[in-house]
This record gives sequence, structure tokens and C-alpha cells, in this order.
Amino acid sequence: MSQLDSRYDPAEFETKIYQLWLDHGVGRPRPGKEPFVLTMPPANVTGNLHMGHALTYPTQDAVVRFHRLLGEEVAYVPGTDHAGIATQLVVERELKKEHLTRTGLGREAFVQRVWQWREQSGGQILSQLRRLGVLADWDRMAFTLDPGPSRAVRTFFQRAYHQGLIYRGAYIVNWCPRCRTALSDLEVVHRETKGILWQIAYPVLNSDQSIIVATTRPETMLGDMAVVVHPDDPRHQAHIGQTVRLPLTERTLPLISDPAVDIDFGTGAVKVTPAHDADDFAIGSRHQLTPMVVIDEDGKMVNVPHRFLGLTTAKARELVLEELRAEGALIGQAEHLHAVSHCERCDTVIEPRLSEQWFLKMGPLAEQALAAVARGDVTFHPERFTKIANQWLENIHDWCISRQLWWGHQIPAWYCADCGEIAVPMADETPTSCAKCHGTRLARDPDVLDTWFSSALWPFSTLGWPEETADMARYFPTQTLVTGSDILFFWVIRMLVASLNLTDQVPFHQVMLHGLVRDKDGHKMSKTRGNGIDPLLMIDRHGADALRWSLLTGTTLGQDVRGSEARVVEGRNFANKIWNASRLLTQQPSSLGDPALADRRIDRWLKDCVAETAEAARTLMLSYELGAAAERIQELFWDRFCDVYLETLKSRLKDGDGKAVLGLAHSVLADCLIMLHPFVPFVTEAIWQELALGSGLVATALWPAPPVRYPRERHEVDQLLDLVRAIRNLKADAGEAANRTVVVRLHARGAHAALVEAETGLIAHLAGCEVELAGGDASVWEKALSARTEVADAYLRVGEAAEKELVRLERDLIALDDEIGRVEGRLKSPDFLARAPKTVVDTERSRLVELSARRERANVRRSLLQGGR
RNA sequence: GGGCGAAUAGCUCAGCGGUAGAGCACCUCCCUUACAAGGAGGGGGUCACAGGUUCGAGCCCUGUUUCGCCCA
Repeated sequence: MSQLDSRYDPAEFETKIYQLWLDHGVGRPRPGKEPFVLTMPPANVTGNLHMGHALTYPTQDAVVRFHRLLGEEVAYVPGTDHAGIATQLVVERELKKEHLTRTGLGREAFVQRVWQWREQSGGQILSQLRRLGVLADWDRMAFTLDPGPSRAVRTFFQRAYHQGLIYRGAYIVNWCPRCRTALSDLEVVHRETKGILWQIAYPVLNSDQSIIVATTRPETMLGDMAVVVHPDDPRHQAHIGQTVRLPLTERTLPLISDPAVDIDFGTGAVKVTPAHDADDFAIGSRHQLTPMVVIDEDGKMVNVPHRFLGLTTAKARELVLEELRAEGALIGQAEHLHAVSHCERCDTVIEPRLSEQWFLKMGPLAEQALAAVARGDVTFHPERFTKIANQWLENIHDWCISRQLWWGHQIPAWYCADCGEIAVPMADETPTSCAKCHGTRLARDPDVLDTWFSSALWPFSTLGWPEETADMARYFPTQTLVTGSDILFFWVIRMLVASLNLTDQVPFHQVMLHGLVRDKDGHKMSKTRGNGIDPLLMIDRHGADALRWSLLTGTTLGQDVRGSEARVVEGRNFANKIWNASRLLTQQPSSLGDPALADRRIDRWLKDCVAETAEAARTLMLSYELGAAAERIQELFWDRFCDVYLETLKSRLKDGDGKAVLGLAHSVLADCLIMLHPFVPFVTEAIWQELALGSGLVATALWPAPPVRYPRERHEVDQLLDLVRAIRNLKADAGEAANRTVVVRLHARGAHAALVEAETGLIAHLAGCEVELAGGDASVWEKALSARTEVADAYLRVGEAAEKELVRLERDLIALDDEIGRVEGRLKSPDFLARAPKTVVDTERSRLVELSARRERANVRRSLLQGGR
């Protein structure tokens, strides 16, 4: 048996251990009981490892490793995402350094450049995931732009188009002037912003009156097509149907009424800019107003009087206000808090803008998804996300799926230049002539599809769909999806919807949602705040296991996790503990006996602890309560195995059953390593290899399932440990160092005498004392500290510490009186006796007996201490 | 405006009807030959507030306050 180094040094073995797993093909599915398939959320190719990754991927990995330990055929399918906007921006930035531009290069050359970039620097995040110990089925590695997934995307588009679920039209979309593309509702973030609500007078024609409208975006007035009031608004009744003049121009606008207007907002009159506001667009459609686009793709003014032409919206706003002021049309202004949309990616203010885009009709799809959730085909963990998902599905909007980018899946639609017909061939072919007019001037839509459109197919496009592959047959639907609750709508629900439509099945049966990583003060980690922790730095300093432990434990599922180096250090300390406990075993003789022959009380106690923990932790893991499971396993390992069993082991090795005891210690260590493995894979595997525990790898071992329970021995040893704790207490109170052996007199109570007598060796060893049994004669020492436990009273002769002990006794007595009073009160209450369950009443009765006895003893102890003075 | 979550020891969090818990931090003692990245012990809580249900409430209900998030 080899010797472990005296210090735990994760850098020493982590890389080697990962390679070991790869060499043994641990990540590949091995035929087992049943398949357990988990799709890895595709990592953004431009990504760089941050704490969010360090939470989500190890969480998946822990779930996957656990199922591997259950003997299931595990397929953890990894991949990367082309990340349309992000990647295009990265490469454009690179080009800028060479004084090149995307448009200068042209589409084909640009896309080639992106592929080049992707080969060289894209996907470095995958090697970073390996440092975290994430072990996927790398042979099944997929990329959203690979031929397979690309074909899946086109198939989805083609089918949905011909089902009438995908349509093209001119609607208001969220337009990012910097990214120069449309975005979906989910890709904009609303931020409360202080703005100014301007009041502008629009003169009513043939009248000396004006109507006053309020707006936070005065520059959009140049695109106004009407003024609208509520039909029931008494203030404006007379004006409905009249005409107003748009200030700064000679244009006139109708004054219309529509029930959508909020009577209480401003003056109750609202300007209508159908091309630049979603609500206005709806009003405009109802009243046949022709929208006028006044802001172009770059966020500059168009279709406006010459002096405004080409100005940015900000500049235009200044000039508009200046001119309104000069004209006397600016009536008032007030500070105003309102939600402003920003581009999620580049934070530019979004311009709602009318444009031709492709949309996916979500209504019918959402219904299927709601039904699947209602049937329980897919369940959320924690459960409360079910409600959140349902609410979103019930209020769903159509999804804008086209993006004005070059990097991504180009939309498989062609337009006829002659008649305007749209062609979406069902098969992957380029149409040569128009089906309607037979013209041959066909041009493909230049836009690409939203990246999430391809991610939505990920659980099955990675398995070969639309082909009927063996993987699809065996691995789909997948079992579990693990991801952050922040992409529930973005991704999880869209997968559900797409899968139900295309495969008639849910993509996964269970969804495990975790929270965000926050900093130690509870703030979101962000670059701008500068409060992020670099996970790679944490790995360098403390090891991957320490980082994993700090993020996977100590919280409940669905709640945010606070990341801090202090917690990583805790994890490192725990890993060190595992390391050193194992080291103790390496220093013992190498011949191991049969664990079954280690059968004394303490051995059975330990076996019972293992059995209980293995079962409890298994159940918790199955319900995705990783933190609670880890807590149980840690308690078994540290408090029971290390602090109790290994301590007693040292004195037992010379005994007749010494070899068996060592054998049991090895076997239990092995069980602990298996259960700890999902959380701290590296150190557990390193030790497993060093100690040659079992055969092969801990990564492919089987979760311990010892069915044997020893409730009697478990209870007895737990009682003895109470006694040990009491003796240690006495020593501490007496000012004796823990490592000094003192003489303690034990007076076992009645039925427990045999137990105490049989285990004096254990007690003496663990408590650090010499035991003197008082026997049936209850004569006690004077001037002694005493402690009472269920199985025995313990006495420790003491000198000057008596005073201190008296003070404590007095305090205990007060607390006891309190508690006895409460219990007595309860037992005197007729209501309680009548209505509480019998078992509860019985418990209270025996508690009263117990507490009274304790008070009795305390009183005796007090008089002993006093009498001996 | 609607919804979700949180409020428990100095800090981070468990507990969700039946005697208030863990880890860290703090204090005392111990460099005992696996581990000072450790061991033994200790102090510390009107479970945000106000009502209610119940024999009994951190736990269930109602309302309030504060914080965080999501949606509009």
C-alpha cells in the first residue's frame, strides 16, 4: 500500500485524474440498468469561465455522477452554442484591429473568418469545464452549427412554416441600433430610468384651442400619425373627430378615440407613433393609420424635415425641444420614472421599430406545453417553478425569430423578385423558379435565426433528430435538465414547446433549476461591479473540489448561492480532512481482514450509520437536494467515521479482530468516497487509486446499499457517546486538558450497567480518562463535578473549579424549572389531553418524568458540591 | 400594476405543526505519532412586526414592513 503525501495538494493530481477518467471512457455511456440522459446546456463559444458556469456545470456533473454510481447508462451530452450576436461582435472587434469591416469583407469571407476564429479560440470554455471536473460524453460533442443540428433547425422552420406557425410580417420589434438587429422580448432588459415627461400643445385646427399630449420621447413626434383620447373622457369629447396640426411641421393629424388610452395618464390625450411604439402600433392598426418610420436601423432620423435628417435620436430630441420652446408649444415638463428597454448584450437603449421580421406563433404551442405540465410529464424542482412556467405560458407572446446577422442559421426562405412570393421548400434544396409566377429571380432571405431557436432543439438535435437514429430511440426523451432559473423562459420552455411540436414528446421529464451566484454580500457578480471571483484562480489556489464543494453545498435548491473565497477555503479544509483520514489508513499494516468479522458494538454502530446515510442521501439526491445530501454525507464521514471510529481504531488494531476492523475501516472509507464523489470527484478518485479500494474507479463504483441495520447497537453507542461527551465536559470544566488522562468514576444506572461495564475501554479511550466503576454502591465522591447521562452518572474529583460548577448548576436549575413548568402546564390542560395525539401526550409525560429526575440529580449534585466545601 | 422568493445565532444558511440547528467567526484548552487546513469544550437567538387558526406556531392563515428577483 502506498503512502499518501502528508499534505493535500490538489494541483498534484487533478489533471492526472481527469485523464484517468478519459482513458477509462468513464464519460461514455456504459450499458447498465436504464439510460439516464442529461443534455448539457450548450456553452457559448465566446464564453470564458465565470462563477455562473462553476455552479451550473458542476451541478449537472454531480447529478450525472450520482446516476452513474447508481449503475445507470449515463449519457451527458455536451456542446457549444454559436451565440450569434456575441460571436459576431467578437470577430468584428478583431477585424477592427486590422482596419477591416464586416461589410467590407462581404458575407462569405466574414463567415469564414468567424469559423476560423471558432477553430482557434472558440470553445476554450470546454477545457475550462474539464478543470472543474465536468465529465461529459465528449464523443457526442455537438455544435449548434454542425450539419446535424443545422438540419434540425431548418426542418423545424420548414415544418412550422407549413403548419402556419411561422409567419413573416411588419410589426414593432425591439431594435438594437448598435447590434443592428431585432431582438426578442426576452433579450431586452427593462430598467427604471428617470426621464422627463414633456407636455406639448398640438393646436386644434379652426379653433383657438390646443390639445396637450405628454411624452417622454419628444423626437418621435415627427412620426406621429394621430392623437388619441379615451372615448369616454369628458375632457376631450368635443375634440374627437377634429384635426390637429403637428407642431414643427405642416402635417395634420386626426384626433381619434380608442378605449386603450389610460384616462389617468397625463392629460388623457396621447400622441400616436405607430412605427415606433408597440401600443401605438396596435392603435394605428385599429384605425388604419399608415405608420411612418422616422428612425432608421442605426438609430438616426429619416423621413423627417431636412434639418432633423440624419440626427441621432438624442440630438433630434434636443432640437425638437428647442424648436417647440421657440414655437411656444412646450407647455410643461415633469420628472418621470419609467422603464426603459436596454439591449441585454450591449446595454444600448432599444428603439422599438417597425420592421419586417419572422415570428413563431406561440399560442398553440404553449397550450401543448401547459397540457404536458398539467399531466406531470415534466416536473420542476423546486416545485414552485411550475407556477412561474405556467403563468408565462398563459401570457405568451409571439417570438421574433429573425436576426439581422450573418453568423447563424440563415433562414431557409426565398423571395421572388417578380411577384413577391415566399418559398420555403420542405426539403433542403434551393428553389430555382417561383411556384407562383415561374420567375427565376429568387433571392434567399439574408437574415439568420435567433440562436435560441436552435437551442430549443438541443435535447434532440444532438441525438440526431430529424433522423431516426439509435440515440433518438434509446436516449430520448432525456431524463433531467439542469440549468439556472434565469433561463427558464429563454430556453427551458422553448425546448419544451419545440419538442412537443416536433416529436410529440417532452424533451425531459424533470427540470432542476438552481439560483444565481452572488458575491459574499449578496450582490450579483458583474464585470462593471468588479466583484466577481475568478473560478480558475480559485482552482489554482484551493483545488477544483474545494470550489465545487463551496457552490454545491450549504444552500437549498433554487435559492441563490453566495460565492466567496472563505467558503472555498472551507471546501479545501474538508478535502484535506478526507485526504488525511485516508492517509491514516495507508499507514497501517496492509493486510485487511473481512469487514464482516468486525462485529463488535462499535462496528455495528458504524455499519448502521453508513446504511442510514446511504439511504437518506440517495433519496435526497434523487430529489435534487444536493446540499442536504452533502450535509448528511459529511456528517457521516467527519463526525462518525473520523471523530469516533478512526479514533477507536487506533487502539483496536492489536486486538484479535484488528485486521477485520481495518478491513471495515477501508470498506467504510470506500463507501464515503463513493457518496462524496459527485461533489468532490478528484480527491475521492485520487485516494481510491492510492488505496486500491475496490477495483477500477470510484467514478464507476456503485452507491453503497448495505441493507443491514443495527438499531440496538446504534442506540447503545449513541448513548455511550453522550456519556463520553459528558466526561469531556467535566474535564473541560475542571480545567483539565483534553489530552490529560484523569480518573472518572462512573455510576451506571440499572439496566445499563452491563453496557457501561462492557464498554469501559471505549469510553476511556474516547474521553481520555481512566474509568472507575462505582458498582451497585452509589457512594459518591465529595467535592466532585458530576454529570448525568442516560446510561450513567460520571464524577470527577475537583478542587477549585467547584465554584464555577455551582454557578452553572444554578443556571441549569432555573432552566429546568422553566421547562418543567411549561410541560406541567401542558399536561394540566384538559384541551391538550383531549385533543393532542396519544403519542404526543405520552412523550410529554415521559419528558416530565425525565426532567424531574434531572432536576433531582442536579439538586443532589448541588448539595454534593456545597457539602464538600 | 401583477407575481415569485427572502427576513431564524455576529456572518452564510438549514429546519416548515410537537424540547431552536449546522458551518464559519468568537472565547478557553490542546503542536495527542492522519489532519493546527486539526482536536476537545464554551458563550451566543422575544425565529422581521401585528393579528388569527390550533391543545400546541419560525413552521399554517391574514395583514404590515424591509430586501432581492421576474413579468407588464
